[in-house]
Amino acid sequence: MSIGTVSRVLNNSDHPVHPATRERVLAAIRALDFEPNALARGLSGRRTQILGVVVHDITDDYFNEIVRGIDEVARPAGYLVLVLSSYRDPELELDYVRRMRSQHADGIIFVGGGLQVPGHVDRLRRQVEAIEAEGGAVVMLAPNDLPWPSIVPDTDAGIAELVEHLVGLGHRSFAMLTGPDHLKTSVERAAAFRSALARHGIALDPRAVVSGGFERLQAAEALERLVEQGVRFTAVVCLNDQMAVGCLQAARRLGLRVPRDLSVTGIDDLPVTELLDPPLTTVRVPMRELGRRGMELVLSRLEERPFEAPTALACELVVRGSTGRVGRGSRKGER
Amino acid sequence: MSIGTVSRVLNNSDHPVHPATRERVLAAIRALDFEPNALARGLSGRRTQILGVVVHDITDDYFNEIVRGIDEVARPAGYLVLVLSSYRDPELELDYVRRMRSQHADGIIFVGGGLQVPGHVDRLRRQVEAIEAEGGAVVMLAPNDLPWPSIVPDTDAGIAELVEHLVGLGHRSFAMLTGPDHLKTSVERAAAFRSALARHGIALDPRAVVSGGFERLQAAEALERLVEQGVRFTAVVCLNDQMAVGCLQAARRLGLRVPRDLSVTGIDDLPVTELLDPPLTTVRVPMRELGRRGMELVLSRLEERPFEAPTALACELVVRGSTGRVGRGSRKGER
DNA sequence: CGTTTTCCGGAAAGCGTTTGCCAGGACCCT
DNA sequence: AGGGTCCTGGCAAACGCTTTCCGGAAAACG
Repeated sequence: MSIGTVSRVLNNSDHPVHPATRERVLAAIRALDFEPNALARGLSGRRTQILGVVVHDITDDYFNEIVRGIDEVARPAGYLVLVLSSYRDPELELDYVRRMRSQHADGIIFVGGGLQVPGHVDRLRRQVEAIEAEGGAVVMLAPNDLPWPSIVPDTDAGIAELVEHLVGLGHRSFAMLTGPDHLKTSVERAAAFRSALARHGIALDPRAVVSGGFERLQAAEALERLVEQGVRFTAVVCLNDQMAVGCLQAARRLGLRVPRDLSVTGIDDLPVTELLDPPLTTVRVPMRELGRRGMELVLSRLEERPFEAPTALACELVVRGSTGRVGRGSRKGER
Repeated sequence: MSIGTVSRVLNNSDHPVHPATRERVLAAIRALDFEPNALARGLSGRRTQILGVVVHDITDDYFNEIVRGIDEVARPAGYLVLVLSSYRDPELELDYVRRMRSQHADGIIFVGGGLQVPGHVDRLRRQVEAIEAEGGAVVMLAPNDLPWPSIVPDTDAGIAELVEHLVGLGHRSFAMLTGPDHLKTSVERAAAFRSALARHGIALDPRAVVSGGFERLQAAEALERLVEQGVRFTAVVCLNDQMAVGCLQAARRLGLRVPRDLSVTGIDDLPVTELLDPPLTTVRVPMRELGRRGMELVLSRLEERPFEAPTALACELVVRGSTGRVGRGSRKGER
């Protein structure tokens, strides 16, 4: 029996194969424990069934949740999901993208916001262009300077709600802990806060704005430093949940009771935030759904099927226990 | 200029190429932004430069650290490291392994302990045998029933030291929180504890042994349940650090001061454990090194180069603040 | 200057699939 | 019974690269 026939059986080709023959083929495959060579398959013009997912940090639950969402859609569709963690290193990111091109990945999803490093965007664009030219589908799931289809969480509305909430509780002086300045996500969230505050005639004290990393520890240190320096604020808004968790820990160490002495907020609504003490008030980013939609967008583009892709996903405020009315406690800094 | 020549330039073949020609080729490559097709490369008998790493849960820092160690060696060697997280699902694990076979990965590293599920080991063995037969190198980094080269952390010695330490502090009644029963790692660690305790004539109260997951939350719940049930113990030993972290949180919630009222220990020495309050007494598993050694073993096997592979890595006790002398505090259960 | 050696580039086979094309046989119809 | 249709299955090209084998040119030698 010929090679071609086997291939047709394997791919349920529309070319008819006699049921008996098909059965014989399948039996032989089982007997020999045969596994088709994915390389050869990919080579001969077909798809590779590989999807590259470029994230900033796979340790971070934010990315992890999104990857899970992607996987929920990708796996049933037969895709192998490769998670590529750049740890926010542009070189590494570019290297991964090249590699995906080389492997002829059918699609690439960029999950983290673009790294705003001089020259990097252009080099990345060249690669992405090449990938698209070779039939791959590229999708972005965060604000990015690359002109490709993207779905982004619309945190602005949620941040506005959050500010509304805090102001309603009587807060007027805020501290803000931001992520790295070269991260578009961070920059945009910060801008959203500033403009929402501005609508209430509130301006941020520059001393109360700390731009550091997006990580827990960095936030904890930042808060401690602010308090040490005697900067006054009744609420600290963090640009992601990880940092808020760090603030909660730092606050406890500083003897500040949350929310009595200090209100703390995050953004993302990571799975852990519900379990914290107190549970975190935050802006919910629909991470799983973001991942699913992203993958659906990739699939639709590969199949050249139209897809009603939303370009943004609503993010709503989730009020929990880490925010409270101002002025009921001692002022921060006093222990 | 011919295809063959280009190939020789790309691979620094030992077949001589005139420097001028080589330069022309390189220039053309740059100009056209050419990227060789990894599929075709792999197909034509060469290596694919792909390494599959099968872990239980990429969210877990334990695996993450090991993967980083692997990466430290793999990247310089030109390997693309694919992290495959089975979430302890045998089907998924098997599927990933098949997929790696299909992709002709040069090597596979199994990081988590074997999943002890009926039939699973055999199916896995068939796949691994096939992969080895096709030239791939398979390595295990945890206790496993598969007869392939492995490097395992020798936690037994560290656990013995730990028990020594606790007994020395006056502890006689223990609680033990284990991982899933079908996980070899968990079973072995539990056995090590039992035998070390037995050497001191101490037997574990069956009621004080809870076998749950390897996760933080599960451990927290388990500890709370034990205390509720009035089970008596002065120290709780957890079979990994994640669980110990959960215990620390639960203890705080229960009003138990660590180590005054209760001593808590883990195993692994995750990066976070130093930062906890109190910092955790644990058994250090050299995760980064384990990863590096594992990858080196893969490389040596691929190059058929002899390698003095240690089969076990020493794990030593690290004493920090979560263990203390018994009897100085109130008895647990009293609030 | 002829011969041997060395150096370098080209031609072609092969890697394991997919797929378009073709042909043999079964079947149907007149 | 003969010719036309289907239904199947085989053949072979193509995918993009590596690598072996060859041959021509240049260099070295007597």
